[in-house]
Amino acid sequence: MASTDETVRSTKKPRRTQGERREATRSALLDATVDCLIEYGYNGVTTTRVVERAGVSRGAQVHHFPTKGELVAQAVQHLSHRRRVEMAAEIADLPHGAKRVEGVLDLLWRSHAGPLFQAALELWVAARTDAELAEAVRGVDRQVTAQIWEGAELLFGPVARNRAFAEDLETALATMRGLALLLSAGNDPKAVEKRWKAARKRILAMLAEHDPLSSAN
Amino acid sequence: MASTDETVRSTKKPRRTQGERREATRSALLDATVDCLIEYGYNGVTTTRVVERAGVSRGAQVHHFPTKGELVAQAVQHLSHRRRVEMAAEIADLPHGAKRVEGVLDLLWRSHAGPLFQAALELWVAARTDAELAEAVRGVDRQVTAQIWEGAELLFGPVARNRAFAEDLETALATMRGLALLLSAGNDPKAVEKRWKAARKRILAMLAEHDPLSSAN
DNA sequence: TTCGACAATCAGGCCTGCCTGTTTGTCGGA
DNA sequence: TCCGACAAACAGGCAGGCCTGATTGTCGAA
Repeated sequence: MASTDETVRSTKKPRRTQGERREATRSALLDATVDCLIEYGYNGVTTTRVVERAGVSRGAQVHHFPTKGELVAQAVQHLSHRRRVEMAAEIADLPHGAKRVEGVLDLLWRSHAGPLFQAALELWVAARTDAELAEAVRGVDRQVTAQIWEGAELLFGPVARNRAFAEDLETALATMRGLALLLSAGNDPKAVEKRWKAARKRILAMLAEHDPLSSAN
Repeated sequence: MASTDETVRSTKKPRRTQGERREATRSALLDATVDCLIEYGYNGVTTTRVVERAGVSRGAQVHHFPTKGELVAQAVQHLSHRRRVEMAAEIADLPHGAKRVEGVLDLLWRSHAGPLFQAALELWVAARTDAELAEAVRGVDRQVTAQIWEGAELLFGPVARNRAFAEDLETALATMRGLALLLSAGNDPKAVEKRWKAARKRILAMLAEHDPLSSAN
């Protein structure tokens, strides 16, 4: 008997469990939302475009995310997840020893110079005048910063527990955001990279002060 | 700068020349655009709202700015002008001598923490995905940075000509932008101010290196 | 094991409201 | 009188929420 694959659909796996189907379209929608955020900006994120790009129908979207606000709110989490995954993939390759801090800084900078940060930027700015979005963004940001400081010790070593070090690291992150903002504003990426090189020197010197000994680890 | 910064009043002056009328509604529209930018964000800037807030009619708006793009483009210039005026008003009060640099930094920070910067932020981020707006923003930014470096010597003294000093100042400005971004994201202003205090220390130390003598002037 | 009812998932069209550009008409100054 | 400044109504387009129907997976009962 033709038990399993009685009707082979032209496209994909003939039999999928409900959970698989659900998760597939769900993540397709969220990925499409983030992509639209990157490509068209926040006000360019329209359910029509998202649906079109995700390759699903309007009905599917409204089934999973009854309102656009919910779609975007979930996309915020999805984006933070994607950023975390993107970074986690690189953390393993970080050098140990004296070059560790430089490696972490460069990693952080790459993350800020990439498209996912631009997407986050869109959300931050839009959140200023959108209460519902602000709620979602704040919630995710809170958990993200918590994870950052949780992982900071893993990245930087025991100095991360130093209060002054944390302050300086926040300053460094602010500088990166400010430089990444120039990319949105349409500045030449080469020029921005140059400015980062200059800032990087300063940041390294600043953070080095907290290292009891450069050869401590 | 006599007859600006006011919404048009039909009742006040019974006798106005054409040029006065024109300039009045024009600046009323531009001010209203900037205000909408601050209050509703970029995608909340609708001609309907602008017209309503400016106290003029649709016809007036379309007469002065045939397309929304032109209105926004002019508003970009208008905004940069307002920011410049806002700063110029404070420059005169800056102290001279050793405290000069601190005064300038605080002035710059206040400018970044204010609503006009938030408006500029909206435009920068929106410009990433809007070619026409990007054109306008780039043009204005170019002339603004030119003016900044032109006035830098007046603000900081002869050190401003130092190449390394300029780099560090750019880094400092990036840090301010990155911190101001937190305000958009909905962080507590008090907390942001605290972070600025921490960054300020670092920036001052950084800039002081370029001063041949603290008592040079 | 097989079958059928039920629920979940998905597809697509309709409707309402808003935004923008256009056009026509009116008023007042030069 | 003539023209610039302004007022107001109109039309096209699009986004977003709602609804109906089709398809597919799930689960219980014979």
